Amino acid sequence: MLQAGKILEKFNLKKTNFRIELIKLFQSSSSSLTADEIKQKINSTNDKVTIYRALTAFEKKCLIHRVPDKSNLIRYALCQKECSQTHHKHNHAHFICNVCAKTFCLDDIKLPQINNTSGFKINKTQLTLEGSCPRCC
Amino acid sequence: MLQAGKILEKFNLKKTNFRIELIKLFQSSSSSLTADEIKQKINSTNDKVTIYRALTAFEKKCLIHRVPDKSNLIRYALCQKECSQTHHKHNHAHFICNVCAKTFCLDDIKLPQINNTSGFKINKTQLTLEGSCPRCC
DNA sequence: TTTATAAACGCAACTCATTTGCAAATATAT
DNA sequence: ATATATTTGCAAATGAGTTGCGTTTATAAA
Repeated sequence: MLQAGKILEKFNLKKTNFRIELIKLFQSSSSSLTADEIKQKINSTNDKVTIYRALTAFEKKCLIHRVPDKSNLIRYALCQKECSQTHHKHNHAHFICNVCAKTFCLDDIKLPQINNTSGFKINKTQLTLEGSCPRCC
Repeated sequence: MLQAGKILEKFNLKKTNFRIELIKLFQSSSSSLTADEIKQKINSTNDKVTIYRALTAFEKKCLIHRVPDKSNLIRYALCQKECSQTHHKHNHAHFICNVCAKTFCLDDIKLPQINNTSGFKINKTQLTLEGSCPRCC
């Protein structure tokens, strides 16, 4: 796993303490994170605006990607190495735990191939599963 | 298609003008609706709170179901006859148009069968497609 | 090492969807 | 006609996320 500082370097982002901690947090999280969860886990004095702006910056660089969330929160997970700085390449499914409300990336489950149908032109496919995660089972 | 008044009767809801119009609107919509879209289309003097509460009541009765939305709005579509008052049975895919931002139910596209995997117990599968809808193609 | 500058930050205030409390109105069963 | 639970409207609150702006800081260049 690439070191947090190196990642920021690679993406032409400044190495601030907060952003280094943020990357470390994503790297050590088995599931995805909301701005609020980040605030609690990093336990920093940083303003929420700082968190939102870091997330937006990371997303723009394809370092993290949005994942679905039950309560319509903005929720992110770390991208895999295949993601270039310009293109997100996610062909995995997402899993939402109905107990703890966390979202997980299921890298093993590949997406079905759906073709254009009755006038609908399909550019992207998302597969979201729900149930209980290993910890909540 | 069942008549709006009959539906309210069936679900033990009161037959108010607004709710009858709301059901008619859902029945005549090819895509799903947000509270805001409803307010505009019904062109009623009803308060937004009334709309939200009607939607909540309809959802509870399994008359409508939530569909995914790009901008994290709460968006509903009519349920099919298979939905009982206690159980939503949706085995169709949803389509989000990236041009007009509407969500459609694609009844023809069936969901893939995904089995429990590495500790995740799967209760529900959602397939969301994105692209351009027939009108925006 | 100093200097310049773009990126990152913090604060305050804002937006906007959705929710809640409460009192008044209304549909429907008795 | 009456009683009752449901529905409605208004006002105010909530809460996630955003924006403006002035200040600080990381980093590159002199």
